[in-house]
Amino acid sequence: MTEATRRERLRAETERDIRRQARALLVEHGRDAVTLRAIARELGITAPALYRYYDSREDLLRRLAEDICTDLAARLNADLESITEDDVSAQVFAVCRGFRRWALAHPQEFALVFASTEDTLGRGGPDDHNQVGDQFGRIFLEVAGRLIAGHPLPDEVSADVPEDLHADLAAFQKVLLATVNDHGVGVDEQVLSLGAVYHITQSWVRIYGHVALEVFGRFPFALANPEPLFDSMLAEIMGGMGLSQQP
Amino acid sequence: MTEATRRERLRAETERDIRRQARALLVEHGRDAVTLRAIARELGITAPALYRYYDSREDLLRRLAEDICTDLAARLNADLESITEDDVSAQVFAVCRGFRRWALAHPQEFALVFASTEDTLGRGGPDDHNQVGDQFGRIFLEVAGRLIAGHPLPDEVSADVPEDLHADLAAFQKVLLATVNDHGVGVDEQVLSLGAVYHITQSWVRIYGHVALEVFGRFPFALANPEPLFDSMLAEIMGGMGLSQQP
DNA sequence: TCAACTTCGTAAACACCGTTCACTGAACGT
DNA sequence: ACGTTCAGTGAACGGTGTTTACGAAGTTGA
Repeated sequence: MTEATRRERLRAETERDIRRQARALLVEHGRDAVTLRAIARELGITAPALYRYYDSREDLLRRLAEDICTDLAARLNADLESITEDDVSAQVFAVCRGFRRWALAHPQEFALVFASTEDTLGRGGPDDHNQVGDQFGRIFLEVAGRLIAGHPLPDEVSADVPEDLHADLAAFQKVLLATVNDHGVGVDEQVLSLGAVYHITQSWVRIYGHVALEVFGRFPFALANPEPLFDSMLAEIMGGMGLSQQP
Repeated sequence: MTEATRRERLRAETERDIRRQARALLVEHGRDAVTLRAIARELGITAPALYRYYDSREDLLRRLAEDICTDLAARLNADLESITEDDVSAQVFAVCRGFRRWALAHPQEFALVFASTEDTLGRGGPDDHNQVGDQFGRIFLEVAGRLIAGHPLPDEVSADVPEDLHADLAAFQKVLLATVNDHGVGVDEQVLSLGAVYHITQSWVRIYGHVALEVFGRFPFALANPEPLFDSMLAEIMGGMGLSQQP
């Protein structure tokens, strides 16, 4: 049977309930509405009880952000399952569109995870790769890495990456190579060149930029339907890597 | 002398003081620290007095955001003054770098203005062009428009903008033309083509994307110095428009 | 000048909030 | 059976946004 004692089971259960309620409050009424008292009220307990589970409200929000990342990652991975393994281009489209769709459907969660000042959502020390949002970053980047793996960039694209960026990009390259290779695909730094890593980073900038602008309504003019703009950008990005686009 | 009565002068004065204190609190301790009571305390009055000036805390934050936009616009305009009028390329660099520099130096203000969900920072109805952040958008876009005006795009760049975007882009094109022409430069829609407008929009996406990622620390890997990445992106954008880059 | 009116600011109160602390009672290991 | 661990409580403290009734000035017109 379950090794866990009765107490441990109960604890895990209410911990899940707390996060679920917190999540509901965030989604429905925004970040400021995620109050300890409101959560406790909804759960039929008192606010100080929450301190048995979290150090503070800020701590709870931080963990909530991690949950959101995990969920987003799971969702995007699920979307990927339904795509034939060898059509990596379609996978990239799926991840990017899925990210946009999720962000638009969950603006509060997007804002919490992807648009919080570093000090409001604590990010301790230099544990660079355990940062919030990384869960998702991994997915996007891994898919992008796989894409490159099966389809080396045309030489002229990866021509000139600034000297100053070599060190940072090389470090990122190592992480990316490790991630991709962990999933069975064999790639080396010949294929996933520094130029490719640079291109991937720039793509992330554009995708994030569009999604954030759309979620926050900060496009410089009224867009009746921003979707074609996004798709066109996606096609442009893929095209710039020498790939065919698709609808 | 001043037409204003004594009361009106005093009112304007404390209104300025309120905003100034609110601003200071935002900058130093973040959005949540912008408290009516804290502001009042600092000003030597009581919190309810603030309701003579603002409908609510949210209202105050909204006006604060407008102030911030105005200041940013003024600052960037000042930077522009010091650049010879005919070197529009340099002007674009100045505005983009100035925007990044400002955002990094004022993360809390950036977050408030450029990364708030639409409903947390109220944006009533469809008064599309009075929206928060527009003040700045205008500057960026006007400079970009001037750039295009003096330097028509190569034909192949403005080739294919998606059919679905024509209407939105055309509307934006009209606004842009009006803005640019208001400042003396004569342009028509032959030069500032739909393709050019599209290109400008995509450039804004990239610039915003980079700056937001940097401010929020959401780059997928640790960047020792993100500046070369930004400059390289800028050069790429300018290059894509057939312009020479510069250091 | 003096009365009527407008406007800024106050004090008190209400309902919330995060957080701390001493405490109870049930589950737990032995 | 007994001491220990620990989830949860209730009261309290200081903080918050906001409303309300009220006083004290500034303003205005006769």
